[in-house]
Amino acid sequence: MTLSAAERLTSTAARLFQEKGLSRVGINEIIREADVARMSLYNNFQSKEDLAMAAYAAMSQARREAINAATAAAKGPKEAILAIFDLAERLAQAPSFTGCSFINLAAHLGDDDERLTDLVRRHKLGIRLQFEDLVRALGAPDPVMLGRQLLALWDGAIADSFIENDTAPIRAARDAAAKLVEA
Amino acid sequence: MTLSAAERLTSTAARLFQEKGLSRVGINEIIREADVARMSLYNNFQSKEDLAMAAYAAMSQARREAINAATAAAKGPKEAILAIFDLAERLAQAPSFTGCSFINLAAHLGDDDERLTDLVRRHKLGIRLQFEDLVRALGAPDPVMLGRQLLALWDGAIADSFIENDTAPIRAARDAAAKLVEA
DNA sequence: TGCAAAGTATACATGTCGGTCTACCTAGAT
DNA sequence: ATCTAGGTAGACCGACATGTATACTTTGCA
Repeated sequence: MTLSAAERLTSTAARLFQEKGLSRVGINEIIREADVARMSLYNNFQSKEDLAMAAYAAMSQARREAINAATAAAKGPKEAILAIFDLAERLAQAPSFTGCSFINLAAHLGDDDERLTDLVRRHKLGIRLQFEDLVRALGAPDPVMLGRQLLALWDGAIADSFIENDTAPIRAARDAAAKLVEA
Repeated sequence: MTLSAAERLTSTAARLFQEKGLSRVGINEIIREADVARMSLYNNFQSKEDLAMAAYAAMSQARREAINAATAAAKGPKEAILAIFDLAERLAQAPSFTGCSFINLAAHLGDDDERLTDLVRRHKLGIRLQFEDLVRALGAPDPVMLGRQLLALWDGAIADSFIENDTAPIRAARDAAAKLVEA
């Protein structure tokens, strides 16, 4: 049971977009790496943007599931929140780590790329609500604000970790998250 | 006294790079907007990368100075830190706000763009040290870590504010910064 | 066996990119 | 008056981008 052309395209595009950013990956590179004919791309997707939608949607789902797995293994909401930051630290140790693919994607889009912009927004909203649910389970007085604060720490730490090429920002953010959650 | 071609190029490029991102702005657009001949660009700069270095260096200095102005007007270190987040909120209200130009720049670079990558790293280090100096003046027990935490909040809040098109993430981050600084 | 769906291979159209070349034109200082 | 530094105008180049057209091959199934 080999993978179909569409499946190979989506996963290959996801990997390349993650590593290099949307506008630094061309059609030619994608089909070469996916070992697929040029026309197979355009028979399965209407355009590069369509392929990008599929690739980033898959990335978004994978990230959500990784967070769910990390929280499910934790013994309580507070431990779950810390586990999410531990997940970030693990991701940042990968040699091909380039920060948050969705923040990076937003940096490549223009006013006309409404569908991809919306995908980024929905992705971040989803992560934020995951934090919000956890702090609500803890009985935090303002779960919406605390959810926003944890998301900012997460996003900022991942961006800084990429720029510094060091996981120290993520460990610091984890510590800040613990303090905010305890208060 | 009209501006020289080099000055017009640098400021125009800075504005366009900020608004659209490095790889979405072409030479042709820059020289058109700067009202400068094509050859004037290459007489003053060796390449687009050189112009980008000048433009982003100017942006970095401007941002550092804006932060210094905000902290100088504050009556103490804690107020200075909060003033930096108020500055972020003000910046995010501009119609052309697109998040942090340096995080965005990093998202456009490849392994070969060493000079611009270094510029991003130095810029973030500078901001981090500004936070670090302020918390050290407050007598914080671990100023390096707290400086990293404030930077993560700042960067994450600015990114999220751009994605959500709302300043709520910045106000939440300001509140988190206050709590961390007090503890 | 035969047919339809999926995939392949490749040439091509069209546009934009960063960058170079040549020739010309000032404005100001000596 | 002339020379020079800085600026201008526009044709041009090679490389690469997304996307299309056409004709051929494979594969699974009825």
